[in-house]
Amino acid sequence: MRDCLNITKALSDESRVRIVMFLRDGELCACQIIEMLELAPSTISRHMAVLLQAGLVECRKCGKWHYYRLPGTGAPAPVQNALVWLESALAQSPVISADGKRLKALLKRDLKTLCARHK
Amino acid sequence: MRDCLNITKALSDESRVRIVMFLRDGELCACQIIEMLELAPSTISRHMAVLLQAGLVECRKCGKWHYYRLPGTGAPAPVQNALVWLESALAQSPVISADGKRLKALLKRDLKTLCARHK
DNA sequence: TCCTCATTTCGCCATATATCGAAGTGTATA
DNA sequence: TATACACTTCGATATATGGCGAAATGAGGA
Repeated sequence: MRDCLNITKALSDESRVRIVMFLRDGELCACQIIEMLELAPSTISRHMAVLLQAGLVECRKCGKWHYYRLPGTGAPAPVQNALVWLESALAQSPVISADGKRLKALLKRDLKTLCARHK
Repeated sequence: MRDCLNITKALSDESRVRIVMFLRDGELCACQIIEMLELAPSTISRHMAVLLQAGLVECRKCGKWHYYRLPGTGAPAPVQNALVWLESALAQSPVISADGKRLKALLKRDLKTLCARHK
């Protein structure tokens, strides 16, 4: 029950749902997620902690940067199934498709200059 | 996105998750749900409104009694898929199996005397 | 019609959560 | 070693949510 509620609570916030959807096409640096959502770094950090706790994302640290990604096939079935459900539930969402376009543009920009904007 | 969050928010509370699981084997009267969760009628009413809003349960009124049930095959795919996910995510849950036992005992009792307890 | 009773709505309170800015942590680089 | 910087943790605040009891609603039955 606890694991189940960790997942549903994590997915009951729009910002966190959008973050999960950002990561479908590959890992992102924290600063890229900050840029996409236009929220304070501390707010994003808290959201990522909630998603990590639920097992919905994994983290890889590389120097100063923290990269987040969706979990692989080793993840618990409820987590994997929740991600499949989310994907299909939001297939038609205008918010998500608009995010997809913005993410595409964002990925063309330099990571270093991106991070510098949040000082 | 709104529909998606209605579902995840509805399923982010333990009482509401348990209610959904109660209904797997058929419809229940509000007073039976009140008895199962041991919460105030007004609290249950609020939970049912949240579940109805999300489309996760349906309601049938018969005189003074309100019967709740899971939605049929006419329900939106995200709703049906969420219910499938919930079922599998909680397959091993001790809380849910204990509830199943208590529900079995409850169903043997008379509805009229059950309702009278909440006056 | 009036009363009973199952349920809902409302008003209140306590707790949880989303957000921010400031301060702290840890890593790379000058 | 000292500074810069990406991120996290902390403390404060505003809003959201879960809970209750009291009052309102609505459907049967006396």
